[in-house]
Amino acid sequence: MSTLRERKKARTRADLQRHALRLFRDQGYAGTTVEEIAAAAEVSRATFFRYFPSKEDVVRYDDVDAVRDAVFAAQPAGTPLLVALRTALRTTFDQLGPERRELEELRMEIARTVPELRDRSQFTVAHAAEQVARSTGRDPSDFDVQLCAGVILGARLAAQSLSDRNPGLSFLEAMDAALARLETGVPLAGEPIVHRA
Amino acid sequence: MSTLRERKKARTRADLQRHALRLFRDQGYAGTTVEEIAAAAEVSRATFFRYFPSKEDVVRYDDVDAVRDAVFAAQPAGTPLLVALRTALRTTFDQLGPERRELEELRMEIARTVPELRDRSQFTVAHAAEQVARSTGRDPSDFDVQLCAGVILGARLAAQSLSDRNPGLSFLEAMDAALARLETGVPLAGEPIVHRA
DNA sequence: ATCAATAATGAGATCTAGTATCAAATACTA
DNA sequence: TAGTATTTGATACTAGATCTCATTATTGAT
Repeated sequence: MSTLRERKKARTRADLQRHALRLFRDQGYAGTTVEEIAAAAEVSRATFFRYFPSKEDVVRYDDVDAVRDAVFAAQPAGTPLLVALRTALRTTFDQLGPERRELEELRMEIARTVPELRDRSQFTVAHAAEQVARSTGRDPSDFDVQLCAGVILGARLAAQSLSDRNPGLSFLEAMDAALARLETGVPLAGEPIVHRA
Repeated sequence: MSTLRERKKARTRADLQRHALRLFRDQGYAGTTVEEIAAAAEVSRATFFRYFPSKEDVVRYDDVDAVRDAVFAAQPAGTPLLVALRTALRTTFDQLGPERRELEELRMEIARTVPELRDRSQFTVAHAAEQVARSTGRDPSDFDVQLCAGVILGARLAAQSLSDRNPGLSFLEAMDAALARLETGVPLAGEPIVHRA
């Protein structure tokens, strides 16, 4: 499956994303038009939209998923779910080459920073539920599976928020701490409420 | 504070949202232009954008928050956090009049169904964290507060997913069950992972 | 090597969301 | 009732996104 056509398409796609991320970093997301991205990659505006349905998708597009899944699958059977997630999270980045890792970090940085993109997580409950179901041998529509998937997504959101608020805390560190904390239950679940004056 | 000007503005805003939701229901979100909404409410397109910063905001806008906050605050101090949330959730809708309740259900239906809106929850970690912090007398930037807020958001997402998959299960019922389940910890947190053939 | 079928591209035209400006209309105030 | 402040409509403009059509490039087979 490595025909010339395929290779050119893959290259064009990568070029578009690389130039887009660079331009976004240098002049901001809103300050960069699709026209400019296309010009930098030496294609027409129409071609950009053939590769990426929208301007947002050029940031959302990510081929690291496969690596993360492989790392997760490489863990020994019997590992507790949250532990396996933590380990996969920490290991994944080390599996990438330096330039790919750098580009991926820039991509995540932009996806986390730009308001238009920040709230739109590419990870849905359905997506996470499928992974949880596969890992535990259960059905994706199972109540516990869905809720577990939702909680993992919630932990992601919390980790992003925590690393945004705390400059010294990276997202990966925050996520790691969040997963560890969840093993002992939901924080403040039984906390009595108070009424302030 | 009930001058004619204020009343007219409130009426125009309500008209725009009512007509927008009706049109979205009948012809779909993407299939309805702001032009059409403005025409239905008998104002100009420019006026629409004065009341709602974007087309999405006409679905996002919600005045039920105040009711929910009041219901939550009405609960006795000392109530466990998740229990207070469940109770507030179940009670809030009963406090609304029938037509307001129907419109609110349509609004939630559209917000949950339309792809462009589905992922953009109006509830952020920061928003939820503020409420958790207020209820428990803690700091919003506290680790446990942020994580608890994230988990509650995750439970929302899971409840939406569950009610989407299961036609007989309403969102409110799913959310209620999710909050109840979380009191005993995170489902499947310690579940051993398996590898399928 | 050539040729026909297929896929990718570029060049527009068009639609719509969103922003800015200015003059007319409407509500407030004294 | 006159003057002031606010709201509105009309208009023009930018940019994202879709569509069509002619042109170019790639492929597979002769």
